[in-house]
Amino acid sequence: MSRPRRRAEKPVLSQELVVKTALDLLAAEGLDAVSMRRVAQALETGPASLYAHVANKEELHELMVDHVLAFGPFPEPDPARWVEQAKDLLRENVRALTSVPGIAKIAWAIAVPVGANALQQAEAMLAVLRAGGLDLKRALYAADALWLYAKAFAYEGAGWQHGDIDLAEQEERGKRMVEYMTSFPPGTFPNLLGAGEHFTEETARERFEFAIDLFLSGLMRVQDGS
Amino acid sequence: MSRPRRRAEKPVLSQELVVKTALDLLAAEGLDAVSMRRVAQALETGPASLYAHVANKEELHELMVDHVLAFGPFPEPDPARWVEQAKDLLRENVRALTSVPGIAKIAWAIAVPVGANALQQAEAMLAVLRAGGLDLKRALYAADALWLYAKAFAYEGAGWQHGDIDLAEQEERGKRMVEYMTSFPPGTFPNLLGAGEHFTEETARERFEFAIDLFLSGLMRVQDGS
DNA sequence: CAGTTAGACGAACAGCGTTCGTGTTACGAA
DNA sequence: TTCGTAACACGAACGCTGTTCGTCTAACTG
Repeated sequence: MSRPRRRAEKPVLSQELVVKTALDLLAAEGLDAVSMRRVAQALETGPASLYAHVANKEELHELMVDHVLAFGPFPEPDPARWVEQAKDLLRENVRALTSVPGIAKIAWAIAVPVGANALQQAEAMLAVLRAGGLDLKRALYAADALWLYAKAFAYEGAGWQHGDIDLAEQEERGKRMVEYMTSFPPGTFPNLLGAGEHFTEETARERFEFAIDLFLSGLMRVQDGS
Repeated sequence: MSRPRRRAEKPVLSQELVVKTALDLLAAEGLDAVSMRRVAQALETGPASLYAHVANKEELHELMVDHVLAFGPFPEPDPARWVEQAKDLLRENVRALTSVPGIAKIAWAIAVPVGANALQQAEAMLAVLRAGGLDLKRALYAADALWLYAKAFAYEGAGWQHGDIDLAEQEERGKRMVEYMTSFPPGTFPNLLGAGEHFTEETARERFEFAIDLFLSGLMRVQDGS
């Protein structure tokens, strides 16, 4: 049954191990470090060895994303609390996609998530929305939009949440931005000039809640008007 | 004033020309073809020549995105029509980000858009939202969410709109997905199983309108409750 | 006409994803 | 127990990538 190790100390390779090692590497050294070569190096082997367990880098990426989406259990859809349930699911998804810096960026490169866990997340969200009285089409459209936004938020937010993005460079960009805007006649950018202070790490949660609250309260009004 | 060409036939290099060539290459051969080497090749020169006009590939990417965002004019904010004006701005942005296949993907790699045109787009949207009675903070949060969603939609939608994504492979993925879901007891994926038909190219516009309509009608209700 | 400088560009570096061919191991059958 | 086989491990190589260095040329300035 069990096919033990080649040489006593080295753990036998497996898809699970490759994926976990890649995630460890991502967490420890960032997105650029996750190359087939570096993952193989972390496993003390050559790059070719990985291809026995993973078709290519793209599949490895998909497996990594699906791995962080492995959580549950999912709530029993409750028509009385469906809005809060939907929000919880979204919050959990964002948490998962920001749990490892860089994983959200990888998630964006996957066109349609077909991983086992992604499908379960989707079905859970659909069940909650349908419990709210939405027909299938509306539930699908809403889930699509919400999932899209959550992924987008996770991607943007994850940057400065960890050391992934160079803070100094970001500061520099902000300065250049203000410089550019103030080089125009006053009143050209009346609203945008005061924007910087509102987009900090502290307001991230607030912005997220603002968006999903607005969207879901819109859904509430539409639920019976089908 | 004018520094004419080195040798009579070859047009003199410039940042503008480099960016346009890169966009042409992107349109003609897809994202993978846009490497510094290939762009240089299209300009009949070596890769090192580009670095006199562009700091690195990332800056080239930003310039490409900002180039497709160069459109206007922007509407005079009208408190009576602000919702429709906001929608128009969003539609135009999506159109721009899908006008060249692959440009949306590039746009996602840019953390905070600081290009001149991106800033003007942002200011225009903010002006419209404020005309709708939103305070600065709400307008910023809303514009952020809307812009995020539009970018996400453009990215997802652009795939099968052009030949960028392999249609056969996408079909294959759909099949694997259904296979996986039907391998479970019936009733495990009651909602997701019927999803495929709702996510075609034909329904793209409908899904987009559904999402922004929901969000903006939510904003309408909130505009005076500040 | 001389001096300076901005731009063009060939060559090279380190790293990438992936493939090929060969080695090695462990299991099932005889 | 011995042999055949199939799966996995993996070194080496291919063609590509972004970027830098040093050189060389051409055009503007004084």
